[in-house]
Amino acid sequence: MSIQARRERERAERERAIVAAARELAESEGWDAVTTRRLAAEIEYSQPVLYSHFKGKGAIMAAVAVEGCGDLAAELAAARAAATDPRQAVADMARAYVAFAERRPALYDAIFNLPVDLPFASKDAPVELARAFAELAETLRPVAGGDDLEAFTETFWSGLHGLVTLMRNGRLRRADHERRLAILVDRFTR
Amino acid sequence: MSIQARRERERAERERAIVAAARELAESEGWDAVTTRRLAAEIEYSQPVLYSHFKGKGAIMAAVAVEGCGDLAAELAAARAAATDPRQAVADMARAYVAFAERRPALYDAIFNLPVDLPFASKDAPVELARAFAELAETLRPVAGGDDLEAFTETFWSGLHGLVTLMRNGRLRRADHERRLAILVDRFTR
DNA sequence: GCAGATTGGCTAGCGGTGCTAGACTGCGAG
DNA sequence: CTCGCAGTCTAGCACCGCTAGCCAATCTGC
Repeated sequence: MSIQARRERERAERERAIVAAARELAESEGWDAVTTRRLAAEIEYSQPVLYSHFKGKGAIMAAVAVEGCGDLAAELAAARAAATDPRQAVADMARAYVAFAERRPALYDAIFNLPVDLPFASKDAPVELARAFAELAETLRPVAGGDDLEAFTETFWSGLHGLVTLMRNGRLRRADHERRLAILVDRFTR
Repeated sequence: MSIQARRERERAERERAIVAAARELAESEGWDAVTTRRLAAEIEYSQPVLYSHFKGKGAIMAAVAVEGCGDLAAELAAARAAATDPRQAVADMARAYVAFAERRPALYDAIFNLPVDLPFASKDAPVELARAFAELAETLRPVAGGDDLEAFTETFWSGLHGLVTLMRNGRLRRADHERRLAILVDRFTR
């Protein structure tokens, strides 16, 4: 059974390579550059091989999104751990969130913007996403007041998400970014 | 010169028809269904005609977005006019905003989500957009406190936008929508 | 009134997309 | 040693946004 084991190992490795290639290509040249042909060339296999691993391009993007979610969760956790004052923690977390979105726009898009069918707000949402959400929620707990923590977190998160996406699409003047972020944090922590 | 006048009139009418067709098609079947071929068939002309009116598909979408912006501005104005209490006005406006996004998702996408190069936060932004923004700003003026009104408006707007987009993409549980909206309004009006 | 220039629409096609049918090849089992 | 089956590839489908170049209808100047 060792041969079959090797096969499966190689197959898993190849799957990992596909996701990695998609992620790198998206981060360096944007999602428009991520085509199935290009991806196939990158992993040095033919196009149809992709479809023996994933249902379609969307599924590959979803895999990238899940991975990226893990990264986001890690960065949020780091920001939370570094802060001492609860209010400051919220500000730092917000800053970390925005920084992530700015630094890795393609990854952020995969997670939140692109129409990639991932189960999100449900039981079988990927654990990475749940972790990211939990980091946010824990940071916000001290300032949630009487509001339902989950809804409160989602609302604050929406604020961050709105700031990030509207600014990146040129819908908001970049110059006032800091000011807007400060207003959002202030209004949710006072 | 009457013949030329008729020509220009017909040409303008055809341009209007293109935008209308794009809008209707997008609203009924989504932007994916809006292809140049389909659009051409809809207006009963050949494909290249579209390019004698618009630089490309993006420009057509931009035209739809500008039109939609006018609609949004009108609905926000109506909501503001109907309210008496300043705090209630903010809540009503928020509700109107969300309702617009829910009722006409394709239009909302054209305005805010799709990578359509429109000048937004600049001098030559379309007047329709400026109107919509001004409606928001005027409603928020009484509750902005010491914050810069423009930045404050943008921040609140981002909150609404985040709620709308995250919910529509399935990133937020629909059930808690009202609760989240209430939290957002509350935090920005207290 | 007629030849020539110009306009405006069309057909056809280019290079790309996501995805798949069907041929082929090389390995493991009998 | 042969057969059957996985696994991979080539080739191609239907579609996309966009454009070159033809062709007919119209306007212009003689």
